[in-house]
Amino acid sequence: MKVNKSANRGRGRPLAFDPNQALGAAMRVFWLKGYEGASLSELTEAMGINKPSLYARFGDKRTLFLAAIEHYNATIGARNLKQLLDGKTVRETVAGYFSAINAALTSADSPPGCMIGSVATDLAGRDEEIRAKVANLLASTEVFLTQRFKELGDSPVNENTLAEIVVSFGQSLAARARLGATQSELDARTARFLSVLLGAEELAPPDR
Amino acid sequence: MKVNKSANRGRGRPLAFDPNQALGAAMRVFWLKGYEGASLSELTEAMGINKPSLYARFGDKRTLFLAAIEHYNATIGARNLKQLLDGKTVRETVAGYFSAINAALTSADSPPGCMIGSVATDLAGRDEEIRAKVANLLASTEVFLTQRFKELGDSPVNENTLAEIVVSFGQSLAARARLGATQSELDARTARFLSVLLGAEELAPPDR
DNA sequence: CAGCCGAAATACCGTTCGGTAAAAAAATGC
DNA sequence: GCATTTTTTTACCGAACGGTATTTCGGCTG
Repeated sequence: MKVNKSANRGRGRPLAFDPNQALGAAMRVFWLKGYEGASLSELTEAMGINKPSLYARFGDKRTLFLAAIEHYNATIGARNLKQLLDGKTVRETVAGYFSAINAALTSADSPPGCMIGSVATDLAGRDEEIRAKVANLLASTEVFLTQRFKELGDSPVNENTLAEIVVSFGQSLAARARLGATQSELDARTARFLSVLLGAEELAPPDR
Repeated sequence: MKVNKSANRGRGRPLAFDPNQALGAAMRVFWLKGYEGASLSELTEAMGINKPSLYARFGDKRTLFLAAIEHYNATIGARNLKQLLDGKTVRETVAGYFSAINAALTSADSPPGCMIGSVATDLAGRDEEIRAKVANLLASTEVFLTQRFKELGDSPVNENTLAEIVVSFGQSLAARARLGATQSELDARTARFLSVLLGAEELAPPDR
């Protein structure tokens, strides 16, 4: 049996699995199979635990799904958002953001598309708590983008409007990826979109 | 050819339901509950028939879902596309298209959002036939839009690129509606988007 | 060592799932 | 009237579902 490597205080039998890793496995199952399409047997098998352990640690299926959404946001979502800090111009920043998104949406070791944008958004239509949570996540992303665009200072249009548009296009990229688009197809679409949204990119930066 | 019940000259017991109407009911159940989330009992109850009748007429659950996708496309999708024929300019045409879409996405007597954009697109991640069908539908829409923009003749950018962008924004509207956005929220977002995409029009200030 | 604690493992719960066999019913053709 | 055709109805199937009670096990503590 595996022994928990971290400090193992506490009196009873130690946990035989890493909860965060198990949550990641559950997330991937939901991501591919959807909420109702993911069975507890599939989940526990992927997580490497059995059902009573799942219930003790994560609660029921729906609570686990809520945790999976948070996990997605805290890992993949946060990684994409970090790309926003790299660019010096709005164009650079947005291009880098979409580039990261397109890579994540088509990663070979993940199900296609965005778990939140496809699975959770579908479920949002019939589950109010999920709906509110996902809507909130999306609104936060727009706030974050708006603030970043204001910092950059060179947005050609109202920063909040630009943030709306960027997030909206990101949603469509997620759907396309779910429908089988490859990374290069997404990148090509993104380039065409950016050329219309922000004007054609100059071949040589006239920084002189 | 289809046989409706007024022109019933078959030999056996006549159908006691209208297949098209039953298909519409099934579509609405899938639309709200998702594919796996919709049970045969819910489906048959909404359709007003029992399971053997369902199987005789529509095949199994998955085949019924495929028919529901076609039904959605043939009714709601076609109605939206018809809006494209009304405008005289690209701006008018696109605005009318989005207006129809936003109304359909938030209709009071339908589940929220777009059945194809949320439910079917989610399922596309784990069902190749569904994936191909939905991807095809989307591609056809882009072709149709491209052609219409060419006819109109006043597109400020490459017509195919514009069609891509319009369809992409439509996908994001569908997701927003699934997440609870109201029609006026969608319309406001659309107006801000169009003012950036096609230049400002003296209608609403771009700030909410 | 014994006692205890908490997690793991097994086996099981009632319900619902998607799907179907068999029989009853409604229309037509002779 | 009576057989034929096609549908509706009823009842049912084995499997899988989400969720748990119970027991076993590993490790700390006194």
